[in-house]
Amino acid sequence: MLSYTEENYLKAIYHLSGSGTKAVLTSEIAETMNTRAASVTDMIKKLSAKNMISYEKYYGVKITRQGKAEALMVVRKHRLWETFLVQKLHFSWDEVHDVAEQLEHIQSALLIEKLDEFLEFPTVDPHGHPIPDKTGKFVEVRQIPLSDCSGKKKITIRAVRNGSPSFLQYLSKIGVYIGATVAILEKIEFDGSLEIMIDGKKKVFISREASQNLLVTE
Amino acid sequence: MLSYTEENYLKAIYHLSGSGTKAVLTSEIAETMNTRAASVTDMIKKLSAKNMISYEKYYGVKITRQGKAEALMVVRKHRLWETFLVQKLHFSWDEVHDVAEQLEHIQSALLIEKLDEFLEFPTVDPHGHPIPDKTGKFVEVRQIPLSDCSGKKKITIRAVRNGSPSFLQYLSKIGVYIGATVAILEKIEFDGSLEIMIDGKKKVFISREASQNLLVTE
DNA sequence: ATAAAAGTTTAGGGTTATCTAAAAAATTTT
DNA sequence: AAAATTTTTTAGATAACCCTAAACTTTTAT
Ligand SMILES: [Mn+2]
Ligand SMILES: [Mn+2]
Ligand SMILES: [Mn+2]
Ligand SMILES: [Mn+2]
Repeated sequence: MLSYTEENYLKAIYHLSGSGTKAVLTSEIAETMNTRAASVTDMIKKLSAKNMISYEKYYGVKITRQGKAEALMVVRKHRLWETFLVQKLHFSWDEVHDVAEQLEHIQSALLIEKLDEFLEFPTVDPHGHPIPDKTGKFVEVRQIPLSDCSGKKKITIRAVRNGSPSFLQYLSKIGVYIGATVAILEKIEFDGSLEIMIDGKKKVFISREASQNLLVTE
Repeated sequence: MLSYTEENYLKAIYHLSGSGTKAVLTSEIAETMNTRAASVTDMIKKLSAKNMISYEKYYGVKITRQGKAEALMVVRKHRLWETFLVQKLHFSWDEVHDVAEQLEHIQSALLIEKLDEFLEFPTVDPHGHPIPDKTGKFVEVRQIPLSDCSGKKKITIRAVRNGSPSFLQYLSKIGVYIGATVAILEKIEFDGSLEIMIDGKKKVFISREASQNLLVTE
């Protein structure tokens, strides 16, 4: 059984490790958790003692199989709650993250199973991120940043890489949403910005930075 | 801003004080919170410093206007979540309390307003308890224990006084629910138990203890 | 009216999660 | 290869919440 704080650290480590593929440094954890390195070292020892991570002094941590499973359950809860907030309570996609940060720590296996069923077993959250099933599995669709796309193929917006409220609000404002169809009309040499057509009816320019934060399939 | 623990203490004090009408003793709080009197004294000082309660050493605490308002918001959240769990996620009424104990501490005014709307502004929770509105007001219906009823009037079950899972499961088993109509067929002198008719079709005997924990209107 | 009992507070600690400052180790620069 | 810099760990504190044991106050019983 993990505490609220331990769950948050473990989730951060999971994300920073690229779903458990690489080691994570103390300073990276401190950065994302908004804490000091000394606090991270303390927590690392606790998570290590609980076999959630393996820890080599001065060389960062690796998440264990067990730690990954726990992290995935927190991610599952976070994304199911975000889906609930948008689909049932009509939150906008920029309002849900902070509330889900709290809701993801509610302890009740029954609750999360019933919520999943109520939402009809969604596979992605409002930001296009995959929702792990109760065994921790999820479908991984190969997605690439819009900035890496070329030509005039038909492109579908699948997910946002950065979920900050300001980016999400901006996307809503210009008419970009998960599932939208876009075509690249022109790539501006000067600054890497793109002129795109959204759903075949709206032309807009978006910055390179914005295009790097939109994940798409061609 | 109150902590998770402060909210729980304040809610307990509110309930123990009879909605703020009488003083509450340290020992009573310790009893319901499953803590020691010494811990209660510590918390009393904190809540007192935050003007949630007024405190006279050795003579217990009284909840302030502000404290009552805060407590009512926690009660509102608790009961709205219980209603959600039963009506939308199809929990049974004996499964919701522990989960609601966690959910009641989620901090988001928007969430609770949207949840209220989603549930179509319910006035009572699954146990028949009134749900305060966003200003803290709720309808108080005069209810009496079934054990205090006499004669063969038409009686409606309005609420349970004791919400323990075992009592609720027992009620479901014998067919008693909020809104059910009952009639008293006979009061057994020997032990105060009652023979009742539920919804005009099912006769059962219930103990005095059970009848004292059913609140009804005649 | 006193003594005993019951209830409450204070004193002194323990745990978790955080911090700053100092020490230690690794990495980068010269 | 040293020196300088960066990163990490350790040491020592603090705040919130809880505990036991002892001291103090109120209530009850004799
Ligand atoms: Mn999120
Ligand atoms: Mn998301
Ligand atoms: Mn309840
Ligand atoms: Mn209830």
